[in-house]
Amino acid sequence: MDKKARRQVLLQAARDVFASKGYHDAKVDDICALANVAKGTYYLYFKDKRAVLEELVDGLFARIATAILRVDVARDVAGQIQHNIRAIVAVFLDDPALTRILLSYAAGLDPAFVKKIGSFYAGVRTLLRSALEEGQKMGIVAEGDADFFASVSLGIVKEVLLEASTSERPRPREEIVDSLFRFLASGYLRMGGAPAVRDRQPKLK
Amino acid sequence: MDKKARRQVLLQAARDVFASKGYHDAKVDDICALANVAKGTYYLYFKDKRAVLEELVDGLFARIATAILRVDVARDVAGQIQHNIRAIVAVFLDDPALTRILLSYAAGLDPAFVKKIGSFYAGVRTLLRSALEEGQKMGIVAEGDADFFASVSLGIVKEVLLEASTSERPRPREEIVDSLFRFLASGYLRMGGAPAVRDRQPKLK
Amino acid sequence: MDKKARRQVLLQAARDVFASKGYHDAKVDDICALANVAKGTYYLYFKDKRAVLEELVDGLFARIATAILRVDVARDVAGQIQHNIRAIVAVFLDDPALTRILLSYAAGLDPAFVKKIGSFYAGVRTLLRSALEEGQKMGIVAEGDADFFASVSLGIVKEVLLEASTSERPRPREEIVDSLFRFLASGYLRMGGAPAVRDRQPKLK
Amino acid sequence: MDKKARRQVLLQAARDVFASKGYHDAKVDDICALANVAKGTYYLYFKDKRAVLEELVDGLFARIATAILRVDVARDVAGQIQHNIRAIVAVFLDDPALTRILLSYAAGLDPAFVKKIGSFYAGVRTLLRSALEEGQKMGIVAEGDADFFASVSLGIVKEVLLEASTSERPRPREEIVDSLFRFLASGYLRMGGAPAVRDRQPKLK
DNA sequence: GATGAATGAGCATTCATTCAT
DNA sequence: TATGAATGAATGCTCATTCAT
Repeated sequence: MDKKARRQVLLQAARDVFASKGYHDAKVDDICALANVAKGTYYLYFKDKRAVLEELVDGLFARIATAILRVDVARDVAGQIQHNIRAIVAVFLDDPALTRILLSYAAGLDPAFVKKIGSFYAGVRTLLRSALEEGQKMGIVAEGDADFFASVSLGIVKEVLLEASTSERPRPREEIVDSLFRFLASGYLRMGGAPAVRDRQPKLK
Repeated sequence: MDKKARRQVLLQAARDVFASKGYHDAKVDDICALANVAKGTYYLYFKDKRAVLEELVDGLFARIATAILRVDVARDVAGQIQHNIRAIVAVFLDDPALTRILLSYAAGLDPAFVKKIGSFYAGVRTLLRSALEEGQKMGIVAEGDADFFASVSLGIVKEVLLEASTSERPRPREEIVDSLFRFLASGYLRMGGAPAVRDRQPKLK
Repeated sequence: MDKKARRQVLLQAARDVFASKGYHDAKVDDICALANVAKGTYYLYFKDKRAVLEELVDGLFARIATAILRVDVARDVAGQIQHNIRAIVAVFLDDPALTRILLSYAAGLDPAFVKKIGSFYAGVRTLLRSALEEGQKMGIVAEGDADFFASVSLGIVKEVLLEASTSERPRPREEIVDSLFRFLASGYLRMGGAPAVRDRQPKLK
Repeated sequence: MDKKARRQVLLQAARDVFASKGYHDAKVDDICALANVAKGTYYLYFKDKRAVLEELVDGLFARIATAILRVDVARDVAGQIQHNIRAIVAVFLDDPALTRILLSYAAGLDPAFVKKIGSFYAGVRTLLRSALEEGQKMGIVAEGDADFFASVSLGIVKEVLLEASTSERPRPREEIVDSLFRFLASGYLRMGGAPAVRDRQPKLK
């Protein structure tokens, strides 16, 4: 087995072990056992226990960055938004184990790692906010606190993906994408007054 | 100092230590140091390290359960929903440290604990779903997958509260409550077609 | 057993283990076994493996510093020199195991430790040199490179003590002191020419 | 590159690595890196890590043995002694790195190795003692404990060479040789009584 | 009750050595 | 011969938990 392949084997083994036991309960021995290598071998490929986790997470981040398209306001905006939602959903659900790691196990780690994840989310939030602000100028996003919109969007996506990656019988992706899109477009509460005040949504913070 | 008081001191010390270092990096020694008791004393009050965390989390759960009012469809529904949102927000933000523990550090723990938290969320989701289904019958909640609505609501609340509990200068609670309410009522995307299909939202799952 | 006593037990155990196996081959487990404590106990008293060694060596250094008297040129100089030689010999031979550690095992350790020992010897050499220079002014030390004299003195003492601490049947201390004193006073080579050039000993740089 | 040459490359690489980091901190990898060979290659030339060190030290011992001339009492004794001192100084200072290894890093190794070095020194001491005893019969060495004279000589040489091999700007060898010779001839203490008792030096041990 | 000294199982990491290619 | 990937025994250190005082 060549180095590239063995590295992959170790990465996948680590991903699966982390996904099932969480980072802290996962022992380097578990990873090695699953990868069928001796413990020393692990350290030929990764400098320490955290290194695999970082590589896994970095890979996911990179895939997301690649998948998202910058929205071109001159063209079909709704379609592009749906495309992006679909892309993000796809990246995560293509690797449910990794998703579970990122969304439920990555917290509670050493400050350095939490910071890394935190800055990833901060980046996403920033992207989202500026996209939303642009949308507001174009009139396709409601007036209101773009920061708040970014937060709720992030929360929604996290939760929905976490559930989808955890569930035994996941929903068809297209349904997930569609639901997200519709929900963002109109919420779910339907009580007379609300729509009327839609544009007086206060600017938070 | 009587038993009751000492127990409280330990609980608060644990909460603060967990909030600042996370569960794994928090040592029983740290808790004892902050509580000004000897290490042995800790074990007179809690059977092991996880016990304090469980008690803290259980307390939070109980407070939430107490705070939420069953919606009475015969009276002002919107007001009651706002009341519930406000109550949940209040419980969490009254104890930001504990909120941070639950929302960012509680993950990554042993399966047993993750399960406990998982079942809490499942309970919340069930409550939400039945409330939403009832709302649908009453016509105040859009047609569509109530389960999905429950998920997104949960995600939104988690994210917004996490942010509020982490932020240096938190927003006024009333603004948070208001924003959540309005968002649930109408989303933020505003593009012609969407509202029209509002009621044909597919039943997911 | 109180903390003070246990600390002593650990120190002596460490000293003996280091003396018999050398620092590297000595395992913390060996020390604990000899001291009859569990491994964790060791770390209650010393922060890591090197800490005991440092404490042992520091103790020896301190005892030497205490034992040496500053030579008062107005009084019996030869007597005072003999006293100092005797004191140094006594400190080392009172603890042969520690002597062996310092003289044969302390080398070859991490740079930090080697540096510590190096600076101790440098200090001794400096003391010796200034004492010798003073002696030269008083006419009781031969003309010549005081630095060189300091070096040879150090070398002599190290070797004689190493041997004395290693030997099965050590020589009476008073003999050692006496021999050192006499040797320093007249070397051992006896060939006509040498004494004549005694005072033209070149100044080594 | 033929076997002989590669062996030399490895020996020199090992010598340099040992000299700069000490035996324990030197990794076989370091040696291979410096020698530009793969790790497996090392083991084609040496059976284990200690083997190179032993070969290096054995080489040095052999060179010393070769360099020293048996003193012929019928001819210029002083000259022959100076010659021997000069030869020893030369062997060590021609390879300062190796000198440093032998004098400061070789200690602290496994008992087996310490024993090897110990027996080398014992051999030197024996040689020295018999030479000194012969010298005493000839009247060119002071009466007294020849064993003690051998020890101090050894200590002096070790220390002076260690310093010379460590120093940035080493002294001219001839000066070193000269100083040693003169010192052995007359020590450095000059206080009236000493010379008078020269011949009553007690027999130690 | 309260203390804090003692415990020891547990784990990440290192590195000399081997061996298939 | 040379390579360098793989090995796995070995060990320093941590920390939750216990228990004699």
